[in-house]
Amino acid sequence: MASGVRAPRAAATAADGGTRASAQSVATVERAADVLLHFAASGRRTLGVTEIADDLDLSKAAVHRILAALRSRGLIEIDEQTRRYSLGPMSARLGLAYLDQLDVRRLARPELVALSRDTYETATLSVRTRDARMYVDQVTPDREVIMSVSLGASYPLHAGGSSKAFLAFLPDEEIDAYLARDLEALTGATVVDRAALRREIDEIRAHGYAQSFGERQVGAASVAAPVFDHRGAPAAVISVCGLSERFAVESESCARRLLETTGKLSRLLGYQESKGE
Amino acid sequence: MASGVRAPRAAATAADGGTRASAQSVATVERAADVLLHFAASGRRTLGVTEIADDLDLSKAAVHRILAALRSRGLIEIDEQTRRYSLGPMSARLGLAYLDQLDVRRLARPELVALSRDTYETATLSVRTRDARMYVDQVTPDREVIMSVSLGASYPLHAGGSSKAFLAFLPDEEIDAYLARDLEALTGATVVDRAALRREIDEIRAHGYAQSFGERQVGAASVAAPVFDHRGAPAAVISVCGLSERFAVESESCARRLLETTGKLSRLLGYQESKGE
DNA sequence: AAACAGCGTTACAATCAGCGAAACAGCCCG
DNA sequence: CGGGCTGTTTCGCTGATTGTAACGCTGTTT
Repeated sequence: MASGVRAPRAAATAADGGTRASAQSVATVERAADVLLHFAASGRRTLGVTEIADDLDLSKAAVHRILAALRSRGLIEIDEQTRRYSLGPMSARLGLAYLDQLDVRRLARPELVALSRDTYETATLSVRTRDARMYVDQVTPDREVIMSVSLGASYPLHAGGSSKAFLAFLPDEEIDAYLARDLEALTGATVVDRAALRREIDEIRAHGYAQSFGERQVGAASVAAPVFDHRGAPAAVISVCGLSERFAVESESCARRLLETTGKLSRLLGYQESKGE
Repeated sequence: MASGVRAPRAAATAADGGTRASAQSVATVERAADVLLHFAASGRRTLGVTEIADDLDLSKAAVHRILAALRSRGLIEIDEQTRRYSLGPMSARLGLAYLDQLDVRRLARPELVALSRDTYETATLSVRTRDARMYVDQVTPDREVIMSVSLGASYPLHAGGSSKAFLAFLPDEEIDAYLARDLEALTGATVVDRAALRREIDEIRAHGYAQSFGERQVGAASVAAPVFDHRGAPAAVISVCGLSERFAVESESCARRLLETTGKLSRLLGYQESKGE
């Protein structure tokens, strides 16, 4: 069953995940990128040739050749004993290079530290990637029970404080486009009703920050607000997050402190308060 | 001069950077990996098509196609205005996924925090990648003048405290192999004399830690020691680093505290003290 | 032990996808 | 306006990449 029926080669551009990057492309490289990213997406640390081939609907031979190529550049490693593959150090280099060039991250770092210190909770930084968002930094407080998010993981734009903080401050047409999609529920508390989401977006705009109780992660809560760039677009979102029980009482004071931070950073990025409606 | 004389396609496997990953490979994917990694290696944040083509000796058309493929998967982004390319968010995802699966990093994190707190200096964690090493984590102290290293950057194994700590505890044949290479000087203080390096390796083994004053970075100093895995091989190196002037007096006390940390972590990784010669 | 079932890896020849050269299309500067 | 840059596209040629199928190998099952 390993090499079952497979679509003919030509039908490549079928899925077209988001950006149609000008038809002039290289199918082999796209496949290689899929293989590479599968290590991050699958959640499993090591993968075998057959496993990848089945998951991505490629032939074992193709996967094997691609892995050999990626391996020659250190993006992928092989465990000589088990013959299983995992991400290599050059992958880390790529990621850290990307993060290094995110100036909002460099600017935000000391503010995250201060924010976490003052609230005794975890402070996070997220950036948007089309119709998802990703944590790119966090600072955890020095106490016993803390919340820790996983950097690099992607989440939809409608579930959780940080996500909704992005969504609420996008241009209306982008909001409409996003809401037209399927809205998956990550927990029982995730808001998937479109009308309810629209009401909440209005509320978030009015208050300047979003909050969530268990929408993305059961037992967790957060307040989140965007950092605006010079064009008034949300360049990043900062959140303060922790356990639901604590936030029942803390949430308002955290939000006040949070807005100080995002306001300061927005000004650093050249945002003019006055422009805001 | 853009598309000058280029070697014929067949001569691909010429360079063979290190791991000859079984001839069964895909040249196109190797080229794509080179393009991708060039963003991290070149140091420049944005690159143009011609720039990449010249640097890597590829045709503009090939680079353009590769970039389109990488772009379709979010590994590369394009600035629509300037038509220049940069790393995309999926690159971050890759890197963070790699770091997440490094168990030594997860284990070391709280120890780095404690180490930095106790020494009032920066604590770093490095892993080895064949004949180089790379910072994968750091914790900076809460004081005005601090040292900060750049995560993801690679350094040779003979320059600086962390590097020498790796080198000294490798198997003899690997040390010999490394010393047979060209030893580049990063600063005026970098030790490039082979005999002197061998003497220092003996010293490092005797003391259990390495130190450096400005060997990798002018004005900086460090003490560094390896964390051993269950086989007795150095799985990572931890360093305490800061400004040279401070280390003139601090170095010994930092080293004592450092060895507590690395000892504890080595035991966590299953290292049996007794085995050590 | 022997057969099996799974893995990763390699060989092979057909073919189609990727190739480079060159033309094209913007942009900026003098 | 024209030259010199970009990035992008076109277009046939061709050989690199492809999937199938066979190969070892390891571990488990019978």
